[in-house]
Amino acid sequence: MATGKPATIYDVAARANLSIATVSRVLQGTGPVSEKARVKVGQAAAELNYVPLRAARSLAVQRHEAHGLVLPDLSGPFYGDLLMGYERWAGEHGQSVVLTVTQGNADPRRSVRDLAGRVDGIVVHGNALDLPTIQELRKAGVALVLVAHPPVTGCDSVRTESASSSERLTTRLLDTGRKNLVFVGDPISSYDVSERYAGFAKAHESRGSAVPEPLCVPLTEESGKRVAKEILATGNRPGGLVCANDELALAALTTLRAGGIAVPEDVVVTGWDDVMAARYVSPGLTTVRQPMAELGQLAAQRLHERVTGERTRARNDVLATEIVLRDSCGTSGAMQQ
Amino acid sequence: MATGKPATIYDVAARANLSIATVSRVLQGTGPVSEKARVKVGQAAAELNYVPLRAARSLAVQRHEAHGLVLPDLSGPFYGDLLMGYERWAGEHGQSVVLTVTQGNADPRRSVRDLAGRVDGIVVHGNALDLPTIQELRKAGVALVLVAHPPVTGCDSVRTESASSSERLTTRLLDTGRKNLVFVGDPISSYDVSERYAGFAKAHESRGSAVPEPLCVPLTEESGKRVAKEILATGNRPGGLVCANDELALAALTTLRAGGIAVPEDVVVTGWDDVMAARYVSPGLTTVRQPMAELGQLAAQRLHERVTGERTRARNDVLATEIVLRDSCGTSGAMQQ
DNA sequence: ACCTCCAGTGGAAGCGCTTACAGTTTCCGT
DNA sequence: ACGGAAACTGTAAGCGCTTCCACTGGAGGT
Repeated sequence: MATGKPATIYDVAARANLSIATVSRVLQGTGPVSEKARVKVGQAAAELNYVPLRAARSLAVQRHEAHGLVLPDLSGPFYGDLLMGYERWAGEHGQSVVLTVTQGNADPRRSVRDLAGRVDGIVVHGNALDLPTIQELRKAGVALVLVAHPPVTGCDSVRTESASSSERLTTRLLDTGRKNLVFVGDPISSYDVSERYAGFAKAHESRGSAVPEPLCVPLTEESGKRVAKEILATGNRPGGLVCANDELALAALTTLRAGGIAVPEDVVVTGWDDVMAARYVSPGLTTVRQPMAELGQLAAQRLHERVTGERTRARNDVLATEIVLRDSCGTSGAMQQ
Repeated sequence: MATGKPATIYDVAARANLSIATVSRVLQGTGPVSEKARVKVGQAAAELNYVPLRAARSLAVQRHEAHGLVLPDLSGPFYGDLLMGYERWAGEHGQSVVLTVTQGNADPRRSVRDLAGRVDGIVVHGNALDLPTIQELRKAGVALVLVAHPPVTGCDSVRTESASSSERLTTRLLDTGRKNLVFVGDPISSYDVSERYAGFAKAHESRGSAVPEPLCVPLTEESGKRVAKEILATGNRPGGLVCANDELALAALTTLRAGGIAVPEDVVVTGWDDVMAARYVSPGLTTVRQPMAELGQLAAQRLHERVTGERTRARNDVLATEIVLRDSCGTSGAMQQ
């Protein structure tokens, strides 16, 4: 009862005095089976602790009933929520999720190729893989959905709206009289960030102001701190920091205050993502919230449509974001979005 | 070149004018092959965009080269870091990770059984599955590693130390003259929390004080807020709140301050997990940091040892935690740990 | 010149499951 | 009572890969 080789469908069939075909039919609920057979198989399977080998089924039905998910990273609540949304949808639709993280992966290309061999399709986050690798997957005929990545021919894509909310946010800051805004974060580093900078730039252009160059730094607390220290050291004080994410913004905000600069009175600060700390820092951090769980869920759904062939035309979805006004940007009163 | 049925090992063999046996040997690097064959196979595979079907290999070698990971949830940085550590180790050792989240899963039992059919072994977080389900897996002969779960015969387990750090932390609060400490969080809800309460209790016993009953609430910001409001409303003010996690602590801390109670002067507050917000709230939140990434990595390693059979005796590992002193507990000066 | 050895290769069996097809029973309507 | 459909069950052929075994031919020893 305990160990030995795990039971196969043959063992179950033998124990139930039936053929493996009938056992399969009972277990999968396909085809007609007598009540008696159903019961006998159920008993036998339970007694033997039978667990069907999915590899054998996959081979036979030419389908894995699994999705691959390729993410750059998992630190922060950001990807966790995405993954959560994904997993949930997948689970509800009987799909397993095989995860691959590229951050710190010696050979992502290889990992992803291997992944392709065990799933029906793959969802790739834009920051996780370079374009050549993505193209390679496409050529291999893998069903592909891109997240936070500019559309690629033949692939679906899902992302959150960035440029427009960034523009609105920036405009608001300019409207309240802030001059010399600085965009903090490297637009090259990811598609999302480039969009955020684009919105920032557009807001300046719309009112005929010169567009400030971005301050190209990594999106980490460390850089946020460094940027703030730089400001404190030079005394060259901008009117506001539009940061590409909350880590940058939080670190900058607290470092500035520690250095005697008042936020929002002297300098306003905004972030992106609405992490938990944005609510707890004081002043509260103005930021932009993205529907990460929905994004994940939508990605799963789009991939599934592709895999099942219920849709063949590519789709590019954009999910709305929400500006969260808090005290770090000065007046956080009503603003028509 | 584009689509049609995906290429199989037969296609590659035909194109390279070799047998599938040789192709397999080249691709897997097993057995002797001539340089010429190696090159021909490489070319053919590349031209056909050949991706080996893992299901077929799994079936043949009787091994999935994949781990199952069952987590209760993914919100917060907590499980993300665990998962990250896990994924990293697994990736480095050629193991895929199949993820299952039980939170909001209609039939976790079924999901996990299905999972068992596609991996070589499973790591289960204690809060994700109930004991009967775990036992059932064991009976089915699944290699099992438990995370943050009391040891079960025949399974490995890994967890972080809780009781002792909780005791030290509580003792410190008592030493600084705080009376009427309250433990916030339900010890029943998880093994970790029960240990934290046990340490809290032990600290009281050691000095002959009565052990306060725990305040049994869910580990959410919402409950933290409610607890604080209750205190504000009744005026029945404890000397300190020892919270089972940071969400509780952060919400309680800010709600108390908003209500005019000084932290740490009137009431001290501590949490658990050291989330990012703990550094940004003021006063900084005293908390306990757990090495989540290492925990994940260790779990992966233990499971792999089990799967490969390189170890058969069960192991129970406990990882050290670190008390992080910040202002919310009053004097955050040096403390010999 | 012969035999031995081995690097290199191919043939074929088999991993555990699904499913088309064919066979057997059962249960009607007449 | 009988024909035939419907309900059920079994047989066997794969799915794509690995690997045991047998086979070939050339290198090296005598």
